[in-house]
Amino acid sequence: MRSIAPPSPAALPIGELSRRSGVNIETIRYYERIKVLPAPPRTANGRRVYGPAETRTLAFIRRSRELGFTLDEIRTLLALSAENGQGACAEVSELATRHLAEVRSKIDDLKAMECVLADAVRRCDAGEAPGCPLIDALWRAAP
Amino acid sequence: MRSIAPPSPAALPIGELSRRSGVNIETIRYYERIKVLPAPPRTANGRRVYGPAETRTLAFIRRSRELGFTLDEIRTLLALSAENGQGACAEVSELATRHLAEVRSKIDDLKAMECVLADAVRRCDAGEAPGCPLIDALWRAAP
DNA sequence: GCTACATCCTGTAGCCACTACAGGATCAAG
DNA sequence: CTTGATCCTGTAGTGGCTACAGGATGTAGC
Repeated sequence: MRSIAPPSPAALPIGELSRRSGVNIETIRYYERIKVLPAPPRTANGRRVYGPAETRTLAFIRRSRELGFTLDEIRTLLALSAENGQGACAEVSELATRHLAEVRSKIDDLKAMECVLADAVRRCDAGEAPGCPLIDALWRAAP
Repeated sequence: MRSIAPPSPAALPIGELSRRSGVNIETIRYYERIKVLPAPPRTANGRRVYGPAETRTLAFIRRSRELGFTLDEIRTLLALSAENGQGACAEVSELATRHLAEVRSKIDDLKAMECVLADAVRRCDAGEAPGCPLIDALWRAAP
């Protein structure tokens, strides 16, 4: 039987929210547990009921994660987003700048790895005798 | 009192091994527990006694970690290193090539993040009105 | 009303590579 | 004999999930 007047427009169970946001059900519950996502109201039987706002919030979180922000940083971003003032943007920029520096540092680290690995693989495949160039390089002391 | 004939030349306790290899004591014990490093002999009182070979092995592991290999891959690398044959080098090269692909994929991901972040920060600092460009971008649906 | 299946709930444990303790034993020097 | 360094085991925490177990509902077809 379908209720004549639904309690709220576009109320979603967690599975539907998961499908729409592209975020795993278990991950949604995890976000709630660590207070990244606010706890939604429940039905009489204890099932979570979400509104359209949660779909948007989850998309926000997903995009933030795609940019490499930690969940802790995302909590801050969401709080700053609620503020919506002049100073908030400055803080956001500061946070993003710090994060950007980390990203660049990781890129540098990975590029250094790439360089060494590519060279080692090249020498391995060239069949330098004797022994394995990569294994030998790993055994040899760093310069 | 110093023993007249030491049981083995250049025997090291774990602290000394840690200092020489630059690997944390707890990490050395962890490596032993997960069988990356073989369990060393012990003194009568149960203290680990290492030889110079362990210093070299730990350096091998440290350098491998610096190249981003997982401990599981390092187990394989150590095993292949013991083999020391023609086919071993081919396997090493294969492993390294797979790893190299992952490293490059991570670099690409990070570069994409860097690009978006740098642009957002630039627009934040330019004081684009109204609202915060980064926050707005995170709220807006991806294209 | 019954059965089947989907969906939901909580709680716990696992992943990786460590790191940080607690709580105790032993060692080396003064 | 006391101090302080070093060592031992075992457990638990980190981040960001993911994967169950074991149970309670919901929904659909007959």
